[in-house]
Amino acid sequence: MEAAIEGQELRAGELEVRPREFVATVAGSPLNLTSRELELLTALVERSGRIVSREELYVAVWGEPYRRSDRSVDVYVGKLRQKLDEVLPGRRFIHTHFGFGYRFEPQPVERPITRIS
Amino acid sequence: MEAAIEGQELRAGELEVRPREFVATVAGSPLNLTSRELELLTALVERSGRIVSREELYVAVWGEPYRRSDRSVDVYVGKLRQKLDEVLPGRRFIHTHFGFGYRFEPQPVERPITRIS
DNA sequence: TTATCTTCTTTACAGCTTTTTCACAGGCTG
DNA sequence: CAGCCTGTGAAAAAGCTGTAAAGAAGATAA
Repeated sequence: MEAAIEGQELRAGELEVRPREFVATVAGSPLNLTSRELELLTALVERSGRIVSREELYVAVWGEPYRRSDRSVDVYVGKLRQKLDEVLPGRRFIHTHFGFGYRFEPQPVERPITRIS
Repeated sequence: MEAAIEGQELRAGELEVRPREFVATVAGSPLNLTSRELELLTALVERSGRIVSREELYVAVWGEPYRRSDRSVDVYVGKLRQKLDEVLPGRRFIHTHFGFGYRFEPQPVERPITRIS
C-alpha cells in the first residue's frame, strides 16, 4: 500500500497502475480507463490510505485552481467505482469521507462469516 | 510477440519485418510498403503489445520533436492498416487507444465477445 | 532540364468518444 | 428538520481519430 514516484508502477492490493504505459489492472484484468480516469486513479493510489480533499485531487489531475462548485472529481470517482466494480464486484476501493474528500484503500478480502447470526 | 534488436528480423504473429532488407510480409505475402510505412511498422512491431503514444512513434520514426497538431502518425497508421487488410482482410493488427496512442498486436484467432453479465 | 510519377506532408471535416456541466434525488450532520 | 454534501444520469461542449484529397517534395527517365 505504499506510495510511489510519479510515473512509476503503483500497486495497492490487487490494483496495479502503470501510468507510463497507460494501463491499470485489477486482479490481472485490465480496467480500460480513459485518460482522465487513469490520471485520477493514479492520484488516488499515490495517496493511498489517507483522506484527500477534492481540491488536492483536482489540482493534481486537472492542474488548475479548484472551484467548490466543480463536481468533476465526484463524477470521475463515480466512473472509477463503476469500472472497478465491473471487474471486482462488491469490493470497495474508494471511500467517501463526508465533508472532507475521498480515501483510496482496497477493502481487504471479505472473510467468510462462520459465526451464525 | 517478442521485441528484437533494431534492424534485425522482427516477427509478430504472421507478420515478419526485415527492416534491413526493406521487406515486410504477412503470411508469406509481401506488403509493398514505402519507406516511411516500413519505418513506422518497424517501430510498432518493436513495441508490440504495449500502448505507444504518438509522440514516441513520431520521434522514433521522424526523428524530430513532435507537435500535437501533427497527424502524420495517424495518416500512416491508416496506410498500414489498409495494406495489411489487403493481404489479410478483417484481421486487426494496429489498435487505437483513444487519448493515448496505438498498440500493435495481431488479433488472435477470432474469439466471440459474448460478455456474460 | 523538363515532364512525369511516386511519396510525403498538411489540411479539412465527419463521426465518435470523452469531458464538463447541470439538475435533482437522496444522504449526512448538527 | 434545515441545510449543506454527495451520487449520478443526461445534455452540452470539447476534443480525438479516420480518411480523403490537395499541395509539396523527391525520384526517375528521356
